[in-house]
Amino acid sequence: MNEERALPIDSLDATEMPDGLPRQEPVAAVRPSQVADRQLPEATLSRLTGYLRVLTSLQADGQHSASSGVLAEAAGVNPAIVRKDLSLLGSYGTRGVGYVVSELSQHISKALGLTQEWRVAIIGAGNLGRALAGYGGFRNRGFDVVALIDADPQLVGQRIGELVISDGTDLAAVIARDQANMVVLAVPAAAAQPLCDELVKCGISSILSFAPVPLQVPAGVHLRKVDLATELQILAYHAQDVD
Amino acid sequence: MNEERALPIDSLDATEMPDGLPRQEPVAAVRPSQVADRQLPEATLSRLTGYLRVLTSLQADGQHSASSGVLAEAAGVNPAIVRKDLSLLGSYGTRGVGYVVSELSQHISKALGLTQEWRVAIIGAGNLGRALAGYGGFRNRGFDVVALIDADPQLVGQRIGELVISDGTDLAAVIARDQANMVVLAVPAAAAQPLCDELVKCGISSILSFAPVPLQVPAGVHLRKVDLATELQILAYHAQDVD
DNA sequence: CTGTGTGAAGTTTTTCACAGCT
DNA sequence: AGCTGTGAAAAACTTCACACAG
Repeated sequence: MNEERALPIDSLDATEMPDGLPRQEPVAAVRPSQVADRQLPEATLSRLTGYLRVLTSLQADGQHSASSGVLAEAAGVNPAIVRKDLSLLGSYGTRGVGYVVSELSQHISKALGLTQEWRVAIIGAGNLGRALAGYGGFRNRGFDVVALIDADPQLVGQRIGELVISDGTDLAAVIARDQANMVVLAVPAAAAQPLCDELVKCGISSILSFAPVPLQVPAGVHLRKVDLATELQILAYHAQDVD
Repeated sequence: MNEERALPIDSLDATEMPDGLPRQEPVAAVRPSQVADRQLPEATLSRLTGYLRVLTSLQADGQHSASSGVLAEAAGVNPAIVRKDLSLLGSYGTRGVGYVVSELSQHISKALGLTQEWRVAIIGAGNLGRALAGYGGFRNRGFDVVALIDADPQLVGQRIGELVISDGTDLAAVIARDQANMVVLAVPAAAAQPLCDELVKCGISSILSFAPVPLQVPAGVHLRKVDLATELQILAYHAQDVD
């Protein structure tokens, strides 16, 4: 298997959906005995995924170890922050040497929760939903797309790659049948919030939405948003003075 | 659709690595005379796009004005930060009342550079590229998709919606013909960097990449990245303790 | 009185810089 | 000598809280 990917760049920002309310305490009670695995800063988190990609490439290249400097350059960040990020997972580096590629890769995967199986249901079999269903980048990274769902009877039953579009009118049943534990929402804006509510009722607590609307989810449900128009708008802003 | 590519870790600082400075764009030496329009914080920027969306729907609802509280709730943020963000554009609110929807909408659009025409070329007519070409959310927001480009002769000439896939072997010609000033890269990982370089040569300075690789671009070129796998990985992390 | 605009306080994240392993 | 791990300083960003305009 020579699956390979290369370095990340510095995926910043991204749209950030807050958990909703101005909560005060996230649930206190830190576990001092446990490694401080939990509660990695959001910023660290997105860099970690980048390091992981770099490490995968390095591993494919047969590199045994790498210093924070090398990782930093490949990931497009500052070496100090690489060390700080990694030290949050525990200290797995060797002074004077760096980090053992395979080992670090393991640790990060574990910290990110990638060792467990993630079963993704894609809701919305329109252009985007179908494109996502065919995207190899998910499966390669441990995310198994187990269902492609739409409420349109015209689409139900149609075959897309290895998937057959399931009937979304009984969402709970499909989610349960395919044992999805994560959902990608690729539906029109108007449909997003109602679906979101329904998903929460089904027990889904991780949702990646492509719908260009702010969604409200109860605390405890994790929602991330990818907003294509927003990305272009931000580019437009930056491009103004350059063009 | 997995492409791979042995990454040239050792040769990655070709383009933009600074000579020793903190990789920033020191281009501007602070222009006090210039309006403080430029240089909106990145965080503010992504919220502004959110407000814009909220305003659009308020406008459609016939609302004449809205307070920071209303905007904040709809956008899922804190009212104070709405006021702070908006005050960075200048003070367009009325004390005791709020903001005039249509007016504010204008101001934000202008600040984001959305008043000019943006002509987007999508490179890569695979699943994702085609899906993006058919995505209405771009045009609605002032981004005109003027070309869908691929180098595969099998695809060239094929019609997708209102677009005909253009031949990417002479990228410069297509970009020039269609007068694109922004590019969306929806190509396999291996193709991304070379294309990126070529685009820069064509004078493109705003690129939105979906390729899961870090891309190097010279200073002055704006690159944003959307990484689907990263999003799922971050969700996975958060979901660990919940599931 | 209502709701903006904003200094000041608070919080989070990044960078610096260096002691201390290997 | 080289590079990690980390306090401490700096910067960025958010929230508070209140004077004051309408």
